[in-house]
Amino acid sequence: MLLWKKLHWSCTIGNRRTNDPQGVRRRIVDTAYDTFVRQGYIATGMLEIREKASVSGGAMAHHFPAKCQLGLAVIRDRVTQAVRQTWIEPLDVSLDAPAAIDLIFGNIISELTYKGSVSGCPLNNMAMEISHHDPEMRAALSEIFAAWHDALSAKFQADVAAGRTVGMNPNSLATLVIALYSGAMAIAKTRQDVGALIDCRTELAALLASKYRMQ
Amino acid sequence: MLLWKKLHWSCTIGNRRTNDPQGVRRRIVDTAYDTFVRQGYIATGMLEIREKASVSGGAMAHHFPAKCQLGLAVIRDRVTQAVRQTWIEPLDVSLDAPAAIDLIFGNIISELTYKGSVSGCPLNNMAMEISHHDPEMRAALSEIFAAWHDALSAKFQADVAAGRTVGMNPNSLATLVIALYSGAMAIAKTRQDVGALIDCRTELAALLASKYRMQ
DNA sequence: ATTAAAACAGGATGATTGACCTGTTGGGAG
DNA sequence: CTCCCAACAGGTCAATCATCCTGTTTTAAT
Repeated sequence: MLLWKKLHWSCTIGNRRTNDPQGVRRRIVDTAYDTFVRQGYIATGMLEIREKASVSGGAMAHHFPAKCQLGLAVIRDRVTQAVRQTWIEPLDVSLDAPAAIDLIFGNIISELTYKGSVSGCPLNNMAMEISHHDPEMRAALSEIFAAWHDALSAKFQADVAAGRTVGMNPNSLATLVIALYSGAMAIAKTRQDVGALIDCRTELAALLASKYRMQ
Repeated sequence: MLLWKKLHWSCTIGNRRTNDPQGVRRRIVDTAYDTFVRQGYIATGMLEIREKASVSGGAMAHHFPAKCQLGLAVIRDRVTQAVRQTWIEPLDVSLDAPAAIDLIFGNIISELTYKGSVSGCPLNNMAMEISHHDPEMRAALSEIFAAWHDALSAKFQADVAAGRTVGMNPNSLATLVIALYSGAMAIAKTRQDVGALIDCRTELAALLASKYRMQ
């Protein structure tokens, strides 16, 4: 009924309503992604997301009848994309793995320094909290880790094939890079200081340099 | 290894009550520690802890009027002790840092393999969830990271002083070890597989071996 | 024995949670 | 144009949350 007292930013001409299912869904998922990553999945209420996204209870229930479905959508639509964008794509366009990794660390350190606060890695934030709660979400998060690992491992393998390095284990080295980044981000988030990321970037660069040093 | 038996006592002789403030407090903190680490701080209700610890609402309110005070007690009394026991003490009694680190990784991998499930590192579990929630808890968790880092760094420094290694940065190397362990545990928790810990143990051992190789 | 405070018991509190309800409306298919 | 269902509005629901209340009992100091 009298809904024109509240300013919805959906396109209303006079007192007419405009259906925009994809837009509403995108607003919900975007808001949920931001809030889940910053505050945590459980600490964030459906009402809070609804209000931030300016979405009615009916619309929310229509698109996401249960909270876990929204969580799953956030993981599949946003977290996957975030990892791909920050890690996998730079990896694909770089000469070799060490250059890509150092670039990625540098980008993230710059970004966090500019922002002034560390909210953490989206994947890790959600994984740490949700893993023991919902099996479906855990599986989805696990797949993202796997894709991340595969991309890194493939790049290391390509470097081996190109003769840029010898005597390494692409798989375990990829695991090391992911673990190092995840752990450094966890420390940085807790201490609210990028120092851990800087340290790990330096040490990792040295480690990779020694592995890529021809003999 | 921490294992506790659930003590079912009614220390009531006839219908008399026995005050045991330290015991009740210990029961609450033990139960809270276990549940916080497994389920998460926010996902765990005060009522759940009360019931698991067989403590009345009055007693709970008397010892911990607010949930955050219980969280703080868990961090200061239990998480600190867990890190000291699993990391700092083995570090103190080992010949050098690499031996200690490999032993610690081995112990944890064995324990998790035996348990069959990965609930994660107590410090990281709580840090990831709480850091952006309560400043006091964040500070307490940050101090534990600092103590952990200092112990590792001191051991590396001692190895340098003893002439067991040269050309390393004890501080950043300590950060690397902590980040690597934390991240590997996060991956292991999400994938419910100790593989990441095994990979990181191997890679870290090789890294340290190269740093400790005399020339 | 008296007494004050600490320790404890057993609820009651309002606020908030996720889920769900009944209606109403928009817009594409026919 | 007419249908009809997805899309959406706004409110309700029981459950659970952390917190706090009023009493009672224990315990140590005097």
